[in-house]
Amino acid sequence: MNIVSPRTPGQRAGLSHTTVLLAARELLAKRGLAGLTMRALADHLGVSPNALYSHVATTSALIDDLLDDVLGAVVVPNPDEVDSREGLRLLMHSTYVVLLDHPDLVPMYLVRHGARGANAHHLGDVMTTLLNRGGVRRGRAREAQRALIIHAISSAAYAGVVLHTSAGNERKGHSRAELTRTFDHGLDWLLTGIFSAE
Amino acid sequence: MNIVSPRTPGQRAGLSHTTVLLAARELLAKRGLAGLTMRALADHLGVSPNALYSHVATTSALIDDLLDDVLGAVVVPNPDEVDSREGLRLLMHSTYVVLLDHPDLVPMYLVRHGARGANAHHLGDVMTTLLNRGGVRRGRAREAQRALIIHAISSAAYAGVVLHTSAGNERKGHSRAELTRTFDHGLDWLLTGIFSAE
DNA sequence: GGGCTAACTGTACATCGTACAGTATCGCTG
DNA sequence: CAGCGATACTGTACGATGTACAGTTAGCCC
Repeated sequence: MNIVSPRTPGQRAGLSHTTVLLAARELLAKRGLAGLTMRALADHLGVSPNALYSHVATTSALIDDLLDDVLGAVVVPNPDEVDSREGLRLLMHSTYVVLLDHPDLVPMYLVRHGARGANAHHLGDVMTTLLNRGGVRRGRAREAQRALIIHAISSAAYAGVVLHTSAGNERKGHSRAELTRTFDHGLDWLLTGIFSAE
Repeated sequence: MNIVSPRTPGQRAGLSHTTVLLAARELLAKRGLAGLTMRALADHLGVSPNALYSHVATTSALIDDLLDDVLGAVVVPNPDEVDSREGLRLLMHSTYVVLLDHPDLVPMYLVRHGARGANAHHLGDVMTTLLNRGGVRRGRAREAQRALIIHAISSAAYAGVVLHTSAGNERKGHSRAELTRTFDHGLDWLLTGIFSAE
């Protein structure tokens, strides 16, 4: 349960922002979002609850960090090497897949104004670059970016819930593969619209 | 504050499922989702907290009911009277607008598997009918329906957050009108894709 | 009118985030 | 190497939350 080596009283745990974040990801995977409480996390780290506050301002800040952390796993294509539309397709698909691995977390991206961390920022920049190179600019690029992000996040949210509902597993059209196909179709529709002439 | 007439001890409050739901909507509008607690709701109704449990099984059941309740405001076109594509456009647009009026609630639709209440069910049926009449059937209709729902819910979620972030108000492209245009564009892109030949 | 059911109250408990006040350890400076 | 200041951590404590449980009391039916 406890992931750090036992220590005699008075010995430091040696936590850090990174350690805490890592433990939070583990706990999230094991117990779900509802199980990710300060106390549970502290317990998981073999530390008293308030020890966490030396490394994290508040629970909600922890979750914000977690959100951005997860986005680090997205595969980002090099805008210089791929076709614009194909690059966006790859990027959004990867985003979708990564998000689908963290179903509990996904709705948070919507609640938290899209998570304005470093990783999120970088993904946004790449999207803008790809759109601009594809001839989509300014307001239209902003709209397109928004529509794509929204599509990825909420497709993942939707799929995550469906997949983790026991009843849904046998129902037709609710397999992971089919849900991903739905996402890909929607993505293609959006891309077609975005890159079509005004 | 308290919305019922004062009563002498021993006198019944005369609550009902409907009363509670109504008060919950009021409280949600006034204090936001975080302010919608059992105790606050009971207080609002001038009643002891546990009185609510005679009419509502649990907090999460209350929220589920609330989600479906809100959907009752969606304007549903008559499938016999409108063109299929136009009917879907109207339906989804109305859904978007209704959802935008309840920003706090919107992410819940994603968490709760789309809220499987009576209103949600009805909307789903109308969508299926419209899609079928437009020549979109079976698996493709299911995918299309999903993509449209996802687009509406999460555009509303996104817009809700942007609109209620104080900083966002002056930023370009973050007005209610512009966000709605983004939604409409995305919607048209999706509809074009859905109704295009295979 | 007597009694059953359901509406409501009051008390109580577990759990949560986190504020506050220590204590002890580490690292830096003299 | 001594000491000192910052900071990592513990312990205790408070207010809020959902809700279980055990009464009381009012309304309805026979």
